[in-house]
Amino acid sequence: MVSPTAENYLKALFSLTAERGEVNITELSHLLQVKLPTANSMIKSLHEQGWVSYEKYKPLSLTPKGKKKAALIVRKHRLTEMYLVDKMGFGWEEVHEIAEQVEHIDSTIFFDRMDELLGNPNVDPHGSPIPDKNGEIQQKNHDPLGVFKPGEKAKLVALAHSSSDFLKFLNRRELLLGAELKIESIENYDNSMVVSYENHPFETFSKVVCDALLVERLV
Amino acid sequence: MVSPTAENYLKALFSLTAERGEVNITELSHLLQVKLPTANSMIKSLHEQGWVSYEKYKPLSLTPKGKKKAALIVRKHRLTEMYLVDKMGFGWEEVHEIAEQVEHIDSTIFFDRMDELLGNPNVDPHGSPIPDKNGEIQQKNHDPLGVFKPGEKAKLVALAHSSSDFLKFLNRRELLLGAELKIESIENYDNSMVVSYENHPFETFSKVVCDALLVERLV
DNA sequence: ATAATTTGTTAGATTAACTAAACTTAATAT
DNA sequence: ATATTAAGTTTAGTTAATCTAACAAATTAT
Ligand SMILES: [Mn+2]
Ligand SMILES: [Mn+2]
Ligand SMILES: [Mn+2]
Ligand SMILES: [Mn+2]
Repeated sequence: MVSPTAENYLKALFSLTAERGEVNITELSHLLQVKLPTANSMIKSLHEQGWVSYEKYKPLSLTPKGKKKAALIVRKHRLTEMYLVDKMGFGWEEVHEIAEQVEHIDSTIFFDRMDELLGNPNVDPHGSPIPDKNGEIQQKNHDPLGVFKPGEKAKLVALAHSSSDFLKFLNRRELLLGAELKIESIENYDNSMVVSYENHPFETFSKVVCDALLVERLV
Repeated sequence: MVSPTAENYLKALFSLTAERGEVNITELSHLLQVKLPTANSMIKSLHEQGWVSYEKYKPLSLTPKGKKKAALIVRKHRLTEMYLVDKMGFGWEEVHEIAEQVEHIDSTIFFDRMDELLGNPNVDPHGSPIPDKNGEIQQKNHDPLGVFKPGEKAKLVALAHSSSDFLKFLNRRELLLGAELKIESIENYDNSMVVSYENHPFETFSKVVCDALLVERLV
């Protein structure tokens, strides 16, 4: 129905439109690392096939049909990542590249079995939600650690993004999803936070890091 | 380096050349379900890239480099099938279609981990040998059940082919790899064999079936 | 030996995915 | 208001993978 290439376009549109609901082709072409005319002509074709709403010179968005399609690819991606971590012992920083390929496999039984063996998880190893079989996604609105005050406690539940560098940064500090963080103090100078968690008393995290750590308040 | 399409051509050549060492383009095009000129032009391109030995109007073969490449794709295919059966609970008749896609994934760590989790198996779920990391394959020369005589015993160790219909046929008769077969009698009329094995006394197998069951003699 | 058939090749087209270059429209700065 | 810049589109051309139709070579049958 759609090629892996087209699937990657839909997925890119899905994440780019997640907040604003609209994207321009330039952003899309940057994310996908293709030239502007390449993205332009693919968009025309996706529009003709009913995946994308689009008028010349206007920003674009996914149709409901396109959004569902994209969510189901994201589902395959995130199930795969979860499977690779939970069942095959990969680190959370190793799985994205593999999932980027596995997500294009066309086999209902394969992904259904993964889902079953994992016990129908609803988040991937980075805390991102896994859309259900209908492409519905329940967006949790987590706060970044940065909004908390000294003395408060919070549990790490997700990451704002999962770049390899960020994941390795967290690995080096043994900070995992589920960790209970206590804010010890905040530096006025650069808004960095001093935080304690299991076996790591008084770690200092820059503002950049704190904004990427998504947490839930504890008691 | 090579596209999934080209990988499928190499794999097809690998299996077609397994016995005779040479194939003609017509056979190849039939196996791959493409028209003759399509195969012809792909062969020209694979020849230019050094994967295939080829002269106009002559039958073709894989170069050593092409043979190794193909064996490594077969390795990924068979490891995948083994993984799907052993670790994910699929039936041996369900795995080929999935493996046909997974074999094109480009990730050393992924297949190395599969191999490791499986304990470095040397056969796939149908008893076909898994080439090693250098593309070396140790071809066991198994006998078909058809060459045995009444009163003899043999262990089922592989299948001459793994078509879905054949696998379902075996499923219905609960005949698995490793089964110990005793030849009870042979019908002169159609060369069918009457065979007993665990919980299945006196099953009759046609000549076609007997030739596809590869066995090892027991004491 | 010649004809018929099978097998393989070439030519010409199409579609998908991509690019560079040229052009147009929209946004922004002076 | 006009010039400059940014964003988007079109055109023309490439490569990979496929096809149909026409043709050529090799094999088999008469
Ligand atoms: Mn990912
Ligand atoms: Mn992908
Ligand atoms: Mn197979
Ligand atoms: Mn394949």
